[in-house]
This record gives sequence, structure tokens and C-alpha cells, in this order.
Amino acid sequence: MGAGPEDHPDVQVFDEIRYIEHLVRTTISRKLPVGLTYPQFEVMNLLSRRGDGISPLEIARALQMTKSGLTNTLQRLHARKLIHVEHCENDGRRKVIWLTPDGRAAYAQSMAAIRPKMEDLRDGFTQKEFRDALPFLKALRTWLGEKP
Amino acid sequence: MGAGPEDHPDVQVFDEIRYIEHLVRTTISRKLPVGLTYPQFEVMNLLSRRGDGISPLEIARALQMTKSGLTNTLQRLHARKLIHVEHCENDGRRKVIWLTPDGRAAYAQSMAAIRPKMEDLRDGFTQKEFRDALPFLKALRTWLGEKP
DNA sequence: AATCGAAAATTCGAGATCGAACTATTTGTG
DNA sequence: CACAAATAGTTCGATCTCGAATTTTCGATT
Repeated sequence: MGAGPEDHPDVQVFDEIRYIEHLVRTTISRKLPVGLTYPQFEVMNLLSRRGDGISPLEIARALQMTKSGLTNTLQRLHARKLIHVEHCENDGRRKVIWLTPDGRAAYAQSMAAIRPKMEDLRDGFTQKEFRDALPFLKALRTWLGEKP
Repeated sequence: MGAGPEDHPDVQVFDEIRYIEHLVRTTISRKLPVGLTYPQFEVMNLLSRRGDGISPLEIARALQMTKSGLTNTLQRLHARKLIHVEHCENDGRRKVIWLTPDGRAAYAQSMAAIRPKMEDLRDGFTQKEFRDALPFLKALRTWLGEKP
């Protein structure tokens, strides 16, 4: 029984990364208040972290979403009145997104649902462990992003 | 300007992981022969690595797909005659999946398209770097998977 | 042997995701 | 100024993804 490619450390690393990404996505999804999906939460999370008043294109780039994919998500958030969409004054092509009070409330509710898990995580691992893992992950991400 | 949560190493790690996963997915997707999607490739990759003759449930578990999602992908692969679906003799509920010769050819063609990038990667990083990154990633994945 | 509960797969509906084509606006250049 | 190229966003079609409900088959208990 010879060693297949699945034994190579690089393949294993990508498998683990795929698995972790999936676990994070499903774990958070299941904890979100009903009516909120994971991408919707991600958008609101960015609006909350980065401050409102950013454009759809900035959001799409920050979250690795396509413009068309983001249009879809923004339309749904807008339909639920969780975001407010303004037309940019200086540039007629651009729009600017804001969280509404309802949006902030839904976001706070989501974070509250996730917080216990996050705190568990910070008990299970040290910040040093995360810090030590970062350089390689950043290098890998940069390398993958630079060579199209 | 206080430190937001985005500065925390743990948040950064998850951001990098999300980014890497996305880059791998899109990079491979764009290199695949026309007509093949990334999930379809993943299934064929597993069939090729793990050997044929495995059941849909085993595939779904290995690839973190839901059974219903896999049914969809298998139906498409079957429609293109890239896989062969048998009814298990011992167990009437189960099916067993095989790559057809066409499937093997399509898989070989996909791997050939991806190989240069993989070789570049093995030039850009050492196997030791991947090996050193593994324990933390495995621990993180296990922890996330154990606490539902 | 009859039945009940678990397991494997499918169907269905809602939402996400991508890429290509399209519209509208702005910017740069002659 | 006119017009070409670039930019921001949307629309559309195909596929993926999930969860819930359903069907079929198996296995164990009685």
C-alpha cells in the first residue's frame, strides 16, 4: 500500500483548512437568529467592524464575494430593512451601505449567540498559538493570491 | 482608534483560512476543463485517491457535503457518464460509485491542468513548513468538530 | 415472522455563488 | 467638446448548498 498524495503534508494542510472553514461556517450558521444566513451575517459583521458608509465593491473585496453575489445579499438585507442604501453624492455609479438600527440589533443578537463559542475557543487555545500560526497562513494566502 | 476584534490573532487566523480556502477553490475551478465544476472534481478526486467502490455516504462524509448535496453532484456526473452507479448487493439501501473510463480521463485531464500550480507551490514552500503547520490546524479542526 | 427504529438515498425549496453580459456613470485623451 | 476606456452595480442562468421531509431497506427485538 504505497503512500498516496493524501499523505503529503501540503495536501493535508489544504484538507484541514477546507475542513476548518466548513466547520466555522456551519457552526455559526446554526447559531444565527432565524432569518439570517451566514453571508448576510458576514456582511453585517464587516459593516459593524469597518464602520458603515462603505461601498458594495469594498464589501465584496473584503469578503471575497463577487459583485453579483453581493448584490443578491444586499438586496435581501435591504428587504429586511437591516441595511440602508444611499446613492453616493460625488459619484453616481457608487452606492454606500449603512446598518439600520434594526440591523445593529440583529447583529448584536447574532454576536450574542456566537459569543459563548468564541469564549470557549479562547479557553481551548492561547493567543500565542494563533499568533504563531499566522505567518505561514499569511504567506500561503499571499502566494496563492499573487500567482493567478 | 482602539483595537477592534479584527486585530485579534484568532480572528485573523480564521480570516486567513477563509481566504485560503476561497483562493484554492477559485484557482482550481478556473483551471478545470470546461463542464467540470469544483465539487465534481472533488468527488472524482476522492474516487481516484480512495479507490472506487465507495458509497455516497462515505463520499459525503469525506468531503463535508450533505447527502442531498452529493446526490445532486453524483447525478450530474452520472449524466455525463463520468461515474458508474451500482446497487450494492449486500445492502439494498446502499449504492456504490465507480469512475468510468471517461471519468478517469476527465480526472487525468483535470490533474494535468492543476499540476503546474502544485509544483510551483512545492517550490515556494518546503514540506517542513506544511508539516509544522499541521498540528495546530488539526487541533483546531478537532476542537471545532468536537464541540457542536 | 411481524414490527419498530435506524440507516441510505432522494426530493424539494430557499438561498448562495459564479461568470458573462448589460447599463449607467465617470475619467482620460485627442 | 467628443468619444473611448474604465468603473460600479445589476441581471440572468447554471450549479451548489443546506435542512427538512420522504422512501426504501436493513437489523434487532419480540
